[in-house]
Amino acid sequence: MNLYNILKDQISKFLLSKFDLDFNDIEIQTTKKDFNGDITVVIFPLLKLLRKSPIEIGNEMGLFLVKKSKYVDNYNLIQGFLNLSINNKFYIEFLNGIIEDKNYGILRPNTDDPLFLIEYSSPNTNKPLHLGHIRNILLGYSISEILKANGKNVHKTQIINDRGIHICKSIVAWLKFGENSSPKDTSEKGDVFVGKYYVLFDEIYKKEISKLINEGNEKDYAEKNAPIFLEAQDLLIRWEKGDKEVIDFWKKMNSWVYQGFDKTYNDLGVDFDSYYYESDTYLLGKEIISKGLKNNIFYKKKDGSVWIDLSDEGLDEKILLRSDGTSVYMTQDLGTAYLRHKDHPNMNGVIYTVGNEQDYHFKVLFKILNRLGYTWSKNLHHLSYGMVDLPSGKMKSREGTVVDADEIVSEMKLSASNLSEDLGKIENYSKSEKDKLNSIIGLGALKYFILKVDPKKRILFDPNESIDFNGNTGPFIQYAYARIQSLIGKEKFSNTKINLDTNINEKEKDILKQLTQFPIAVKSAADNYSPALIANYAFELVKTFNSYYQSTTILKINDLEIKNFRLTLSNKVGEVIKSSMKLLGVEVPEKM
RNA sequence: GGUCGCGUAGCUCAGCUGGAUAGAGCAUCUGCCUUCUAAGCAGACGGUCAGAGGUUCGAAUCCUCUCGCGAUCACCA
Repeated sequence: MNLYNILKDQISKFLLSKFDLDFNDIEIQTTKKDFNGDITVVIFPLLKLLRKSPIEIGNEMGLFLVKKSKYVDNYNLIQGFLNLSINNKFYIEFLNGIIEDKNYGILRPNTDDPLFLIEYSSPNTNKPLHLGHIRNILLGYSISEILKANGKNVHKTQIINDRGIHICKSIVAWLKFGENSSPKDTSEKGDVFVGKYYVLFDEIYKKEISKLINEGNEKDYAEKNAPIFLEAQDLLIRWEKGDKEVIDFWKKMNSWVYQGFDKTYNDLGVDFDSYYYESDTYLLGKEIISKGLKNNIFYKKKDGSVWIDLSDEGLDEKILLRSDGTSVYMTQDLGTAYLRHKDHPNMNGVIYTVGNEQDYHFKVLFKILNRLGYTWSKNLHHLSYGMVDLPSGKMKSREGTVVDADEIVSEMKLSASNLSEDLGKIENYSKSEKDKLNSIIGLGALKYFILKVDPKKRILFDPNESIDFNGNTGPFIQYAYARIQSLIGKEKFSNTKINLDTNINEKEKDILKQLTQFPIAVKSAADNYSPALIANYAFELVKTFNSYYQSTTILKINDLEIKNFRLTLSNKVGEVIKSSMKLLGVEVPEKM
């Protein structure tokens, strides 16, 4: 049980017995440095309820706690702040309690614990993953890990945008200019190979448009009648009709892309439990719409398009089906949501990791599902995050201002390698050891860089300015962890429990204070879907630890108990760092 | 124009449901490698929390308005 709750409990009892007041909402916080004490009770809120001065209430409460609580040694009162001094006994008991707890701060889910579906990544199948996907993937993955550590069952999934005009464009260009080649022939990644043809299509398309315009046609006409565009449209129609030849090309292109994606996911250290494909869900979406149409939840306009009117809820009218009967984005999302619920009827929540440019879309999606009478729609959440912008502005795939995910990953590894070589730390390493370490450090820097900022804020990413390896960074935390490991390796670590009379100095107490709060940090991070919180927490912990061991010399200690205590302490700090980082998907090396 | 989000040190960001003197890193400047790994440590400098009102014992935090930036409101996804 956490000390805050113990104290809250005792204070409630005090208020009830002394003042006959039933009040549980007591404000407790860690004492600010520069004040004496460890934990502070804020008594301002009680002034009105009790109609007494803060001095009177504070003193009575302080005396009560010193007398009744075995953990409170002393108190002092400054204005409305009651500062309590907590004795070492509490911290040592706490430490004894966690010494043997291998999963300290982590709850393991059982099969009957709540199930959450986390959707992330969700790419189109016509080009490689880019910088924006990296933020999405890292957020989605770390949220999954954080929820898991909070005792929830997690199912990681995505919706793959595998059909539509975009993939037909790549197919057309490949048919015309690919000469039946495959990624193997050019030794490219499959997604890069297909993306190349998507770009090629656009180049030809643009040329054809300007040719038509020069021949005296309107721009609008040119865009809709360029020969290569007509070919792509024709392919799409044939695809929807189930033309075997087209379907085969489509399957072939997509399989190449998936191979490429898998490589990128593997490099980033993330994975998925299932995949949903738009090609499987858009027809289901159409069914849902015709059902809603029958029940008068939707309505049909004269041209045949289907709409929903949400203006009474402060939203607009939204189209659900085009006048030609083909589906739109919303159509397939309705189908996907329905299918997922069918596949996982016992799920307690779905988290969609999608950029904030789609805030409106998800608001509408959830509303529609609600109107259709699906009670599970209240369990749907949109984890919205800010865009990753370049100094030149927004990334645009057709204008070539896109930063490839793979490119970033390999650049980060290269920076790590260069830095390691300069520092001369890995001279004795084999090639494969070097590669592994550079990958852990390079990716650690990237992951922490992205995750340490609040998801809802947008990130400005300058590819020319390399990501830092010093200060508040992943490598800094990895470094601290590695040093702890080497410390533990040098001394025989024992799991002996600590004598309650052991002396603890101020610095040691500081670390213990942090440790006692760790499970709270993980939990609140999960509640708020905020990896930023946990990332910064890990950093603060490391800083405390660094200043601690810098100013004491463990090796000179003679007293056995003290030694055990300190090593246990070091080990636990290391464990805490390790688990925090793991929640974020950041690996930590044993040494570096 | 309507809606949503953001605005904290020169730069990049923390600051939990309102609490004491707003915190880190980078950059700049001072000291530290015979102690465990200097990818580090100790310290200095740096703030009208965009602005103006309001709510109250108390506001970076909650409310209103203004300004700036971004997103969105499409028979794109």
